[in-house]
Amino acid sequence: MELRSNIVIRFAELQSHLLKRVDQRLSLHGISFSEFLVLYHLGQSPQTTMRRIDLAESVGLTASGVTRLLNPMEKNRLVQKESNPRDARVSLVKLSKTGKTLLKDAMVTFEEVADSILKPLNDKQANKFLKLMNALL
Amino acid sequence: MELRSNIVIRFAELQSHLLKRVDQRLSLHGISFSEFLVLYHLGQSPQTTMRRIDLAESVGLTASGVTRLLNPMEKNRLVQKESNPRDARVSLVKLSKTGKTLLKDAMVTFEEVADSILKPLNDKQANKFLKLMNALL
DNA sequence: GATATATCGTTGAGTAATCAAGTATTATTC
DNA sequence: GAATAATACTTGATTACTCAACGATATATC
Repeated sequence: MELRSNIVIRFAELQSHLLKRVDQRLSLHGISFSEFLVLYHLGQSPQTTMRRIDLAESVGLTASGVTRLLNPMEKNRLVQKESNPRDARVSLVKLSKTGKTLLKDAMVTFEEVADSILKPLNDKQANKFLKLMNALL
Repeated sequence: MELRSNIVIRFAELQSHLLKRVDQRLSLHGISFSEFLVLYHLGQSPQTTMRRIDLAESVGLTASGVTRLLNPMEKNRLVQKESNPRDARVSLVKLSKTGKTLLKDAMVTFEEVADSILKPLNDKQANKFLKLMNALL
């Protein structure tokens, strides 16, 4: 059988398993993996602020998907809207104090589950794995 | 930053990109990646026949999801229902003639897109990548 | 061998996303 | 500087699932 087809299929299977494990653990914090990714990317960005369109790209959703994902997060005060004075089209999303705290807590859980998932790989193998994935982006 | 958290996040990002590319190409055959996986797993199994519950496990869906995924595939005569004489609870799914033909055609496309996705890796790297993923299942 | 328990599959209700279309604003072109 | 095109975002309709509950059958227990 074709090596590369096998890889893509295995990749999808693995993702399906990982997502279930991650989602289940993150649910203890009341968030999905997508919501965690939003917090995470905001946390990484300077000023902890991003345009919704860039957030969409980072999280792998459409602009529409981000609008709908953020709605409840705004209600729960995890993030807040800000406007860009230079461009009235854009709506900026900023990590709130509450959001920062939740991110910090959820990050601990996330690291735990990531460690648990990748337990079969030693540091060298894990590094190799990351390197190979980076080559594909 | 934590290496293993980064891996899981990169993995999810990559999957999101791959799925879009694969789905787009498979749409030329009128099927989604999930539908392709159904055809593929049926094609791999002896008698090209599987129980719906095992199909669910293979494809990474719930039993309910499989019921809903297969409905249109039955209407389009890609698969057909069969009953198990030994156990009246199970409903077997069998790849039809039409389904086999579609699988063969779609497989060509799938191999193309898999090659294209994994172009940055040479054979040795691709093998290493598959090996690392297999260690995680 | 009747009763309790487990398994396979479907269904109604709900959720998370997509796409296509629309609004508002900014950038480009002539 | 008016007309055209492009960008950022939201919304209604639809799609692809999940989960919980159920019916039907099979298995285990007493």
